[in-house]
Amino acid sequence: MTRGPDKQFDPEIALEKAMQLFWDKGYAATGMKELLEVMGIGRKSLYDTFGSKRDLFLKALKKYSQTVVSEIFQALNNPDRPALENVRDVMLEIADVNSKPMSSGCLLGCSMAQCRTDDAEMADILRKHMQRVERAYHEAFARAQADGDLKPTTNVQNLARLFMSAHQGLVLVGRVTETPEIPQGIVDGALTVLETA
Amino acid sequence: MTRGPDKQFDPEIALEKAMQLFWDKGYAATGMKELLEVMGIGRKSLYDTFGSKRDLFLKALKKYSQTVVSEIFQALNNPDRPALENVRDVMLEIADVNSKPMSSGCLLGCSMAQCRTDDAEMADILRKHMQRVERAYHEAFARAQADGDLKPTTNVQNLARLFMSAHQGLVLVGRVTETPEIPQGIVDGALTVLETA
DNA sequence: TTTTAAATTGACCGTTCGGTCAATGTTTTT
DNA sequence: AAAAACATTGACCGAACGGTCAATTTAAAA
Repeated sequence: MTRGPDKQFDPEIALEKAMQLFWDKGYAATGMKELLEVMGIGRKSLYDTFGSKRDLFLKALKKYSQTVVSEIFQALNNPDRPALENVRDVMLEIADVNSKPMSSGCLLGCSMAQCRTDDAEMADILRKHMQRVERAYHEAFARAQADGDLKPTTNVQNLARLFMSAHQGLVLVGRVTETPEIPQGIVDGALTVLETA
Repeated sequence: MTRGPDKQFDPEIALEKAMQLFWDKGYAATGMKELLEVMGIGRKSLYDTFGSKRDLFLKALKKYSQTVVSEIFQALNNPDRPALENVRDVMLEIADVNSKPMSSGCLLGCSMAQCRTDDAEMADILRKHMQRVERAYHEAFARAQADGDLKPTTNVQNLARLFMSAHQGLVLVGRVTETPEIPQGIVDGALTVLETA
């Protein structure tokens, strides 16, 4: 058995705080000092628990991905409603959230922009996230097609890839928009596509 | 008239070198030391010529935007060919470039992810870039519609916004893909959309 | 109760950061 | 030739960086 006292903090909560800060400021611009303040723990505790700054960041990425993907997946694949209605709701929600001025976008998407392209470990996490988002759309479109809501000739895989890309683009672009027009226009364009696909 | 010796370096070339380095590594991860090496100039010269690191970065962003936007615009709006063929060529080219492993994406797109959302001056540059890209697509689609290659009922503004978003998303996602399938799937999906729009 | 592994604290490390400045050199105007 | 305006060089600055570690406290195991 383990001996000695328990941690005085909850690692999961501390990780969540770190995630939020990384999300706000990006990896490089986030300092250990600030991280410690926000997480509310001592320097040594952080290094003992999470390793290095980089390790902490990777753990934050994984946690974020898990959370976000499972939300999107469930929303897109709610079996109680027509698949395309789920897509519609999700897109409208995304447009709404990312229409607010100074919306912070997606931690994983932002990290795709920030990570070195030769950083294999990080790229792997980011690539998997992107593929999971794609799959969430893919399954929704596949069901829509099976239900006759998309033409049998439509390539749902490529449609899912298009939506995943537009999704990531929208969330990125939302960081610098000051009016709702553009995010909503993107979603409007995407939903119109579904009417003839 | 001005007096004294001329600069021993070409500021435009030095700026281009800086732009490339910022593109490779991102703003925060790029150090002055490395910047000086790459630009091949002395510390004081840099500060005299470009101001601060931040000023240099903003100038690099503007230069990049000018270059890239004018290329895209011309390619999309070549009047000698049908507008949708221009779109097609541009998309295929983008898919190709960003299918290569470790492609670096778009400096402006990456900067949207990296800049603080409350940094008004930077957000302004990024927003304008995005709007210029949107306009380049918009004009192409408008001409296509005028030529009868798009339905009269199609909202070309929203279509342009969708394409701009997918474009930025693709370029972002290309940074972490290791096979061409996903970028090409995105473009395939987008081009299919045009067939029924 | 003694022992021992784990957690906490905060001082400390070398390095690098962005930025400044005095000294020196260079070229044109007066 | 003298002077004025610019450029270059490299030393230097305080601050912040990520990371380490010895000393101490805590609490479970023996």
